[in-house]
Order: sequence, then structure tokens, then C-alpha cells
Amino acid sequence: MSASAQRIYFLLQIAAHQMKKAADARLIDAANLSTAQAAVLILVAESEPVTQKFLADRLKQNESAMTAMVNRLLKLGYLTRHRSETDGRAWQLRTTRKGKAALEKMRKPFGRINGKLDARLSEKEIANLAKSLKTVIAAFEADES
Amino acid sequence: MSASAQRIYFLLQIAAHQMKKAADARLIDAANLSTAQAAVLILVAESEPVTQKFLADRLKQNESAMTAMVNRLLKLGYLTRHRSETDGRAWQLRTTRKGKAALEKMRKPFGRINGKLDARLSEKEIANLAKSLKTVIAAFEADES
DNA sequence: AAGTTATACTTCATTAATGAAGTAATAGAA
DNA sequence: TTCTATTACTTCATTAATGAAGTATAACTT
Repeated sequence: MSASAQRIYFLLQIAAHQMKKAADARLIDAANLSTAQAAVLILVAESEPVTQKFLADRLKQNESAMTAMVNRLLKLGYLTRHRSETDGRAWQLRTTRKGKAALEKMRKPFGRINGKLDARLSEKEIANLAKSLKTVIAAFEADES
Repeated sequence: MSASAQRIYFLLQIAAHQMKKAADARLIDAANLSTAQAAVLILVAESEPVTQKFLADRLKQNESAMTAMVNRLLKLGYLTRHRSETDGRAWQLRTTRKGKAALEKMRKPFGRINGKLDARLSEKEIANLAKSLKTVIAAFEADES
């Protein structure tokens, strides 16, 4: 029973948690946007209009999480939501001008996070890290066993 | 503005989230224990008796998160809590027999998670991943700027 | 010895996720 | 065409975290 998985598991959780804490503090400060909200806004901006299901799939989350998230972003005025004309069940989400502005304001703080990583990891290490993380994501995709 | 940090950031969040989801399902099934609870129990078992502050430091979390977490574990009967005799503010936490049994039951599901990683990442890649994750944790430790 | 600062923990309101159970609309099969 | 499946989303109760503000104890400082 190699302890590696347990070790990787908890390291991954703690690293993600720690980085989220740091990134959230910076983003909320600069753009009144949590990183979770930023992730959604980035995806919407990239492919608008977009359904909640699309977001859930991309972020590997529940549709119920998206309902709550989108409601918060609507309340903040960063998104609009209209019924799809071709599918009466689905919403079509778009970013507002305010949402785009918030995304813009988010760039600089993300740059500072960038700096922290660049200072400690080589380009190659960053590339390897990204690759391994993608492998981890794929490993637990469509998780049957 | 290299997009690498943003990319690493969201990959890390999604990988951690995805793995947590999979691991939680397995652990709760096998040991009636979430991975967050398991992390706490493992730390207590390793160094009992232990204070809540100790756990918060190790898990990079708030003391208020520990209050809530420990209360849940007390209710489940996995921990005991007594006032420290040398420091009237602190608690001393210990695992119960039931807590140790739950930890034991958790081993097999963690082994299966292990298998998923081992099947897709070489020993060296796992070692590099662990190293990079530790670097990330260190980078955001005592986060001033 | 008294006053100040730091530490360990608690409480509260908020964000963010889960899964289960439900509604309404769409798509496929008889 | 009607019945059945699936899909897109919602609601609810629960877990788990945050940060701010508070209490009580401990440890320094003068």
C-alpha cells in the first residue's frame, strides 16, 4: 500500500486550498470577484452564449452549484440570463459590460500570483505540473470504479 | 502576462475538486468519513494529543473551521476533547477506538485512488508532482504580498 | 504587581459545493 | 402519435470553508 496516493491527495487539497485563499483575497480586493466567480465569468466570456450545463461540465460541478453561482453573478450584475429560443429548458448566459470590466480588473492580481509561481518553478516544471494535473483530472473523469 | 498562472490555478482547483469528489464518495461509502474529516483524524492519530491550533496550522485553515470540524467529529464519536492542564485556553484532542476503526476502513478506498494515479503517472512523475505541490504550498505560506 | 499584547478558541453571516428529489421541456421508440 | 427517456434546471438540507468580532487565558513589559 504505497502512501503516495494519500500523500498526493492531501498535498493537492492543501495546495489548491492555500492558493485559492491567496487568490481570493487579491481578486476580491481588486475586482470584487471571487476566484470561483472569475472561473465562471471567464468561461462565459470565452464562449457566450452559454448554458449552465456547459459550465457545470467544464468546471466538473453539479448543475445545482451552477444555479446558485449564476444567481449570485446575476445579483452582482455581471451576467444576463435569457431563455434559449431553441430549447425551453435551457438558459443563455452572457457577460455584461460590468462583468467584462470585472474580468479586466482581475488580470493584474492574477499576474502577481503568476509571479509567485514563476519565481519558484521553472518553465519546464510548470509545464509538467500542468500536464500532471490534466492527467489527474482525466483519471477521475467519468468515475465508475 | 503569461497565461500560465491562470491556467495552473484553475487546473489545480479542478483537479483538487474532482479528486475530492471521487475520494469522498469512496470514503463515505467505506468508512462514513469525508476526506476532510479523514485529514483531521490522520493528523490527530499521528501526534495525539493535539490542539485545534495545531490542526489549523497543518491544514492551512482557520481556527473557526477547526471548531466546526472538531464538533462534527465529536458528534460522530471519532474524537475526544479535554481541556489542557497546562493551558486553559487549549483543548487536547485524541482519537477514539471508533475513530481509529474508521481510519482503518479508509485504507482500502484510498488504495483504489492510488491505483488510478499509478496507472497514469510514473513514479518519477508522482514524485515531481508532489515536489511541485509542496513548492506551491510554500509559495503562498505566510502570504504578505 | 499591573497593564498590555498575544494566543486558543467560539460565534455569526456568507460563499460554495454536494446529492437527492422534483418540474418542465425535449427527444427517441412503439 | 403517444408513451417513455433523457435533459436542463431548481429547491432543499447538509458539509465545509472564510473573515470579523468577541471571550478568556497566558505571556510578556515596565
